[in-house]
Amino acid sequence: MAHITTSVEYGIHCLLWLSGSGEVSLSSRDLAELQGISPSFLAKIFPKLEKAGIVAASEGVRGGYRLAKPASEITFLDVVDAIEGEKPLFECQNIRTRCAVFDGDAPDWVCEGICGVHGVMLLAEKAMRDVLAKKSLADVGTAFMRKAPQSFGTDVGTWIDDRVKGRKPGRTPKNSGPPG
Amino acid sequence: MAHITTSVEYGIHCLLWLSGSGEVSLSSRDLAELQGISPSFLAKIFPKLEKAGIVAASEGVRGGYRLAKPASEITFLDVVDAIEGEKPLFECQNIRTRCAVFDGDAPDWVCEGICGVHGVMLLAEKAMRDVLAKKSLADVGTAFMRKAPQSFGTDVGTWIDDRVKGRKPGRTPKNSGPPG
DNA sequence: AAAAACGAGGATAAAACTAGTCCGCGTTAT
DNA sequence: ATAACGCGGACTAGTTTTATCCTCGTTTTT
Ligand code: FES
Ligand code: FES
Repeated sequence: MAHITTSVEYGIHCLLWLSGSGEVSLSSRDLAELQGISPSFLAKIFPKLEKAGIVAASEGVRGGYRLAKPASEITFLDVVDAIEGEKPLFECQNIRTRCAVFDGDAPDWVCEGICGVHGVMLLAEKAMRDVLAKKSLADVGTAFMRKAPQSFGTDVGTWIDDRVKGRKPGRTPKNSGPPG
Repeated sequence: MAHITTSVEYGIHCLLWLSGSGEVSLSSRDLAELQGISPSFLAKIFPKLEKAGIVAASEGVRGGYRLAKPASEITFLDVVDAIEGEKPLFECQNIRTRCAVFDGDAPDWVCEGICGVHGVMLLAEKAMRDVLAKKSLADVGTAFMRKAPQSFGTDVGTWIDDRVKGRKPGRTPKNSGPPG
């Protein structure tokens, strides 16, 4: 896990939407437009979440994604690893073996075990991963919903319904009909 | 602090060499050649360590760097922040404010406080930084020296002496004299 | 059967970042 | 004066991140 990227922010926020929509599948295009992010970019993130067993995909029209397990069983670490591929926080180049006094032939006592510096980095990474592993989507999803007023849920419902009909409320649809 | 880079590995290993060399200044070129890494690249790292008050520089011939304070008072976090500039682990793009149902005008209840997702990332970052803040150079330096045999220290001493004289032991010097 | 809405995946591109090089400047011991 | 030093900027190459587009196969609707 190198740097927690924007892809992870997109992914987790999408999963929170899915956790609020129950058994109904939402397409990646739905989720992208709902959040004002790039549909084509989001479409590259979801296959990773599916391979990790976090979401289940259904193909064809009216298909989309739903959570493959309860939100309480999906941790932040699961999502980060699924999207970023378990890259380490720190990649040791083993410079300790390159000391000039060895002249290209490092003795055994240098190589045994991992470098102390590397060890500290691994400890730091583990501390970070432990925090991420202890937080589930449900933990933050409920907090988010507590802040939202009742009207928000219904607004979202009507937005999705209108979108299915090819119309967006409050703006002029671009492709509402052929010219002439 | 984004991803802990190779620059940090170089920097910390150099500081460990400095912590072992007492009051004697070592130049960045010495340190680079001693460890088999790029002198020009290392030369870009040290000014950062100096501005952070980790090392003290002396200019002119026979100048170089020494630790500005005891190794036990220099933490890994100090070095990482000095070299990488306190970049966050995660940069929130505030996508929560872009929800389509707000139509570009997010209400107050969305913006209040930080996003729950961001909050988890900050917790993870803090856990990592706490580990780095609790480890000093002295902690890993002593462990390293315990592994090394007695001969290593003297070998290093002679290597440095020979280097000052413009000769490297065990190999044919490239510029030992003009041809003819 | 045709069309439309979906996911999967590849090819490509722009921007940002990392690692590394090169050069010129001022400083200082010899 | 010279050579060894630190400082700093310009520069390059390679990789990663973010994003777009296009094709393909699948599935529901018409
Ligand atoms: S050799 Fe890689 S951290 Fe020490
Ligand atoms: S809006 Fe950035 S993490 Fe939620």
